[in-house]
Amino acid sequence: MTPSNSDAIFSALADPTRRAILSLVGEHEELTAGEIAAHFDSLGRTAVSSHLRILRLAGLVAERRDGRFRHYSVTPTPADAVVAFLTSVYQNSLEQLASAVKDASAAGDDAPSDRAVERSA
Amino acid sequence: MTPSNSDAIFSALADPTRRAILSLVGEHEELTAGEIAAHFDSLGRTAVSSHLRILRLAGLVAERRDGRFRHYSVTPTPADAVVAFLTSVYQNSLEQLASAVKDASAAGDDAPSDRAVERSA
DNA sequence: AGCATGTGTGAGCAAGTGTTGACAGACAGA
DNA sequence: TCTGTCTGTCAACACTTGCTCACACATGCT
Repeated sequence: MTPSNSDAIFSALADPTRRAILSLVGEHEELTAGEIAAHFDSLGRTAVSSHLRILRLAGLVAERRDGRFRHYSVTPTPADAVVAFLTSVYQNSLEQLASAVKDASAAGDDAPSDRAVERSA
Repeated sequence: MTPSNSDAIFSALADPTRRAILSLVGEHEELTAGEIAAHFDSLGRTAVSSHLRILRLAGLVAERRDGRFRHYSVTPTPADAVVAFLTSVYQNSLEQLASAVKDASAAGDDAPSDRAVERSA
């Protein structure tokens, strides 16, 4: 594996399409590559496949092969590098960050996802 | 413009150099452009300037002009978009994320920055 | 076996990004 | 005012990235 995944993770997260894919997969238990691709009319199937490959290499999604299908799911604890980085930069504002997360946890069960993800690129 | 521009933030964070700059600035109250550039021997001054511009447009750093100098500092609450995204994706693992942040906060009070950025093997 | 389906991969092209070098603006000190 | 310092911006180049098309591989059905 790569020595430090933070590079791969941040690069993977940099693309709006990939964030949308990640968000989409996160809304379900599992999705096949075809199902994911079907959600992006503006994108070809191969493009989605490429994005999935990048997300997989970054450890953000997991792949489960089942016959001809490949099911993708969100990796449970991939945000470590992101959190670690935010920690190192925003040491001072960490309390704030923690409470923000808690707030989101409490009130976020509805759907704050729209503002954050910005699909339909 | 507004900090809700998650695109700009994630794009800015995608570059390792910019993360290093952000991390460096975060370790100090303020740094001038020249001081920042001095930390990166492999980079030219203009390159650093460009990166600072991107970070500034993303709202990650603030600029204070003082005579010929421009002092840069980390913007206090820029991680909102990041947290919002993580929230939307990892709703299920949110408790986990929150505790990860807390752990990082607790363990990181002594000497976090170095290990924090590069871990996650 | 033969064919259709689900999916990844590689080539090639268009678009975006980072770096450098040259130039310009703002300010401090003599 | 003149000069040197600090810094940003512009144009040009090389490199990277994302997309599509064609093809290949694996699997399931008949």
